[in-house]
Amino acid sequence: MSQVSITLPDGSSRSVPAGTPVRDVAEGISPNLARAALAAVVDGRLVDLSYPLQKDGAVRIVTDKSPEALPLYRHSTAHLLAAAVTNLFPGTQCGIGPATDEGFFYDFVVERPFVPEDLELIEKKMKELATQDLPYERQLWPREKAKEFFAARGEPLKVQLIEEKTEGQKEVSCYTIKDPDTFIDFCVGPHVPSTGKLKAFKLLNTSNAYWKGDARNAPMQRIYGTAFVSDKDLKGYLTQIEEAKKRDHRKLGKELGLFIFHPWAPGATFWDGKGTVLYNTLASYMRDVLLPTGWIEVKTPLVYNKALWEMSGHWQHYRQNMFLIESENEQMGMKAMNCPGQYLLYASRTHSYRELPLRFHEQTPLHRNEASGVLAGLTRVRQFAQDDGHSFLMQDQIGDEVERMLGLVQRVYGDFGLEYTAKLSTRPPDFMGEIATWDSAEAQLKSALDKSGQPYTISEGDGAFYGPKIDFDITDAIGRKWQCATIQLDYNAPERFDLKYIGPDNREHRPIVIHRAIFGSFERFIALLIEHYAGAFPLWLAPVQATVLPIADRHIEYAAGVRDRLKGAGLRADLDDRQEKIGFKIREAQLQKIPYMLVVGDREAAEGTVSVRERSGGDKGSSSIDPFIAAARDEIANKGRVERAAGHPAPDAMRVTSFQ
RNA sequence: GCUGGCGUAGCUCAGUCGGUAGAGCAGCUGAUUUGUAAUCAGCAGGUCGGGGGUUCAAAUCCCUUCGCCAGCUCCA
Repeated sequence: MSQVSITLPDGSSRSVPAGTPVRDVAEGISPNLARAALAAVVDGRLVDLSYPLQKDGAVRIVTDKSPEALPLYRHSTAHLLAAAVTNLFPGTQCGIGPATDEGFFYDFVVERPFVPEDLELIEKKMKELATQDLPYERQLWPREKAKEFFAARGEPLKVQLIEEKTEGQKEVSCYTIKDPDTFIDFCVGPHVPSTGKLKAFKLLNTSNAYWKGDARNAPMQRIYGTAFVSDKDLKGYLTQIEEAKKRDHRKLGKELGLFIFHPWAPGATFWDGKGTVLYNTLASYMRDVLLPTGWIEVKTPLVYNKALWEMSGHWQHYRQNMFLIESENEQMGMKAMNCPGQYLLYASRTHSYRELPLRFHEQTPLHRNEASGVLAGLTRVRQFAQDDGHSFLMQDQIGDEVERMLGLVQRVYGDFGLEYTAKLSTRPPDFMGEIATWDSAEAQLKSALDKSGQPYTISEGDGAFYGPKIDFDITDAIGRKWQCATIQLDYNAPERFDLKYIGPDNREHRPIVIHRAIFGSFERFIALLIEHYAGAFPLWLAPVQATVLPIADRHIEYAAGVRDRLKGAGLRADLDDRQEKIGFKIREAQLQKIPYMLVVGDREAAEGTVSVRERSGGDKGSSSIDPFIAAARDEIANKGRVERAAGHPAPDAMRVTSFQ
């Protein structure tokens, strides 16, 4: 028998008979490694331990310390789930069951939807199968035979998958778990060697899903779960989820008195006093960022005649998401986007090429009649306002303009210390316009991204039909990604609205539009900020920046004077003049996450000082009032950024609402 | 919109087998005048999300509707 030469990660090599399974290689290295082995990487490919080595190459054994371990565990646990389900619910059809970033899921076609009690049963069965340490066995079936097998078993979805995924192949790969029913699944693998390796998993929830994610297809039942290499990791994950729930913006919004919702206005926010301060501070901040950089703030109507929506195409494509109104037999629609209104404004006069890029920005409210099931706190609402801008420009200005926009995004997100990811989406199959124009636009977007130093991924074919775009996502407390900032090129709208500018040649030309938002929507951005800061806003954003806490009634007069001086200096200050002990007032102020508590008693009243308590730092000792005000204003100007507070002045003094 | 779950006082939650509803906090009143995370006492507060049904009797069982939550589909 011929020999093959394999190289191990430590650089050593050894020779084994051709056809030797990698399991034996692990065995040959050490019995401990063999016990810990889950799979192997052979020439960069993840394979089963049973994989027979046929040619020379590099071999690395995967154990639970390897980066490949987690997805492997999760995928194998998904199979274990399917085995348990088909065991408990005979006749169940299996769909797909991949590993995800957080765990895994498996989709099934079942007689009746799963209920929570089913999950307990299923998880128990999974544990039972895991205890039996049943091997995952890889089998190569002739393609036609596999199709016949699954067809006979009443699994048409599997037959469909085999047809689509293995076209031209003679053999297809299947995996069995020899449970009482012998669970067989069509799957490329690889898998852990046996169910006994799976020790830390938990089923989390169920939901409905559609075959291939298409709502026109058969509804299926999805079971979500997660798996980790150790019980400790699993517990850690579950605690982390619990912790994250504490910073959920819906919970904090209620506790901090920021906003409420009411059943009579689903998806529309009632901003309470404190929330309104936060909202206005952000709106004002955005103006301060934009107005010096050439953006012109405008306000366009909220309700338009149907004619506008026909021209924009919304009537044809978006009507089911619009709130419609009737007025004197005319059909009107509330705006779901600002663009069409701004186009009318642009088109209302002639523009010279010398004006371009012309930049409109507005913060007026939008209404989208979203399906009830998609509403979610502030992150998905029916009424919201975007920091919505449109830049009208010439083709060769795209690169510079996008670069400036990227600079704005980086600066703004930097001011909040937010983590985000960027994604460039390119020409989709159903694009409009010329390929050459698209290529030029995409090249300019890429070049701008590269120049900005912004890391990004490319999503080929994911652009809008009217132009390529760059999207920015922020992750919420429970790990969901939300699109916030966006930069979208649009070649379609200027055509539809017959937008023009007069070029140097004294002729009419068609401008290009770039849609851009930095926050995305105020509502969603605030939701993510609340979770980002866990409700403890930096001083410049805190709805109440300082609260004065008199020790006894006789100090109220002095305390009120302190509060008034703070207010006079533009600080958002409160006074707690209730007849309560100081510990009680402090506790409440802490729970309200107020940055500064100013305790005043006999000593302070006599000396004209305040005793400063910091939200995070505790008692800071006494201070005269003016120095406290000066320090607070400094902290506000610096947006609470420690690195700047420590000696580096802010590059530009930002104004804050209360100072205006 | 789809599937599942949930909806009890302002908030957080109990409420067993169907027998007409309870706690803590908040609120109000009074006492207390307080030094860095909860002073004490009393009082008041409910169409058990809405509507319909079963029953001698419904927070509890059934139907329906609205809202919320998770996910799916869509999207800032």
